[in-house]
Amino acid sequence: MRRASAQLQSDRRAEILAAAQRCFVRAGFHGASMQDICAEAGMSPGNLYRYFPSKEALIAGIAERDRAEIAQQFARADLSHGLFPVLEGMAHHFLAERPREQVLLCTEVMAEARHHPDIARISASFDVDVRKWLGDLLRAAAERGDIPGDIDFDGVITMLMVIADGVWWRRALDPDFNAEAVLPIFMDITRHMLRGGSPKPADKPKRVFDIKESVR
Amino acid sequence: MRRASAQLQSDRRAEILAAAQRCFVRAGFHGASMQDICAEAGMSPGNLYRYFPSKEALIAGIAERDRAEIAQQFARADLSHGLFPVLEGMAHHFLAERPREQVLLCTEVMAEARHHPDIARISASFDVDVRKWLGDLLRAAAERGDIPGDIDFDGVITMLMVIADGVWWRRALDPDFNAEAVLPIFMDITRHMLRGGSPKPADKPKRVFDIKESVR
DNA sequence: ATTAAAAGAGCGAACGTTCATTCTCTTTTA
DNA sequence: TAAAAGAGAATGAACGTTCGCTCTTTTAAT
Repeated sequence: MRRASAQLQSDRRAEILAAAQRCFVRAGFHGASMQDICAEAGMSPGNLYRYFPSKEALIAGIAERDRAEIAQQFARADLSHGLFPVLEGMAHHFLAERPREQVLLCTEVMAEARHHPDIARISASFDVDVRKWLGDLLRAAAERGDIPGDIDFDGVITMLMVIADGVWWRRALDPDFNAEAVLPIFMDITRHMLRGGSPKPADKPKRVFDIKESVR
Repeated sequence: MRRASAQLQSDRRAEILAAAQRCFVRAGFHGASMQDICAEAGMSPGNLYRYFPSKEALIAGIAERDRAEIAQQFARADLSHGLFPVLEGMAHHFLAERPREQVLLCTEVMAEARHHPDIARISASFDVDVRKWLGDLLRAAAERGDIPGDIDFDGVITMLMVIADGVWWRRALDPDFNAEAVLPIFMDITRHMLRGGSPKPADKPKRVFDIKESVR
């Protein structure tokens, strides 16, 4: 009973967030009214406010939900195939595969992060998570010998995140932007920054210190 | 007379845009009311509306003004010192030197571009300008022999713009972000992209980051 | 087992505020 | 003196939020 009602409550909250997400994607945070969101959720304002105390709490809830989901995806990644396949898979997944809906939603969250400390906090802690995950990944790869250990990891990670931000940004502004097309360049750059990149290391990674990138 | 009054009108418009800019930076587009902007401009609403027909026109005016200004800076660049010094100067100027105020303003403009076609048009045409300028620059450099001519210019330009977007994005979200620090990496990447030949899509490596079957 | 009461879920009209815009009037300028 | 510049109160719509109410489910005493 106790358990079931808590589950019900949690489901309702998830439904409301999903409805709010659709509205925000369609009209933006400021363009979507609470009435719109209530209609989308099939619910009266009075009832909706029993689950979330304010409009801001809705977008904070969305941000938190997505942060948690992506952190889980990081944790679930299979690291046993070497560094570069993992990076490539990740890049493909996060830069190209993610639905545009999520990209647009992200711009709404970011735009609001500037004005609402709660959202800024969530977004900052997301950043910390990503940094830590990438740092662990690179350090493990260095220990395994996939890449040299004397690289400026922090700098590389910053640049990877900058590029990821830039791709999301452009995907949001230009519906025709072809994220898939920049992936090869992205990987080439990544390999270059990590100075280890033999172009095809899937099965048997060459452990060669190769400064010149091979051209094909 | 005719001339003087036109000049006066134009000055007044510029003053209003400057006031609006301060308000938007401080509180965001939606957080700043027309009353706020009028107060900042030292002007009554009735009078302000003689210069701009709507609030949207204010941010469109700001976007257009900055677009024009930056295009002028491109035109004024000194190309006689070779490609990489020019690129480095540009990077330093646009990524690190620009005041944070402008970075924040840019996020406001971009966030609104999604909802107002006028602003989207300005931002898109800005993109076209930058692409063209960078294209000309690279082509001239190739003719001069600074870089090979068989590079995937479009891909490189896209990546340069992605990185620029990413840096602005991060500067906006994190006041402590040190753009200066990523410049060496940025230049290293740029040199690599412009020297290593065009990275054609390599054979597809195994994807190790597939999470699609995560249904429970 | 029945039932009264309490708690929870849901509704939707109403509230109070805010805000972009307009209207009318006055002042300045040419 | 006609037109341009400016002022600022007024307007009306829209919005986030609340309040009082009903209906349903759970609890607990008879």
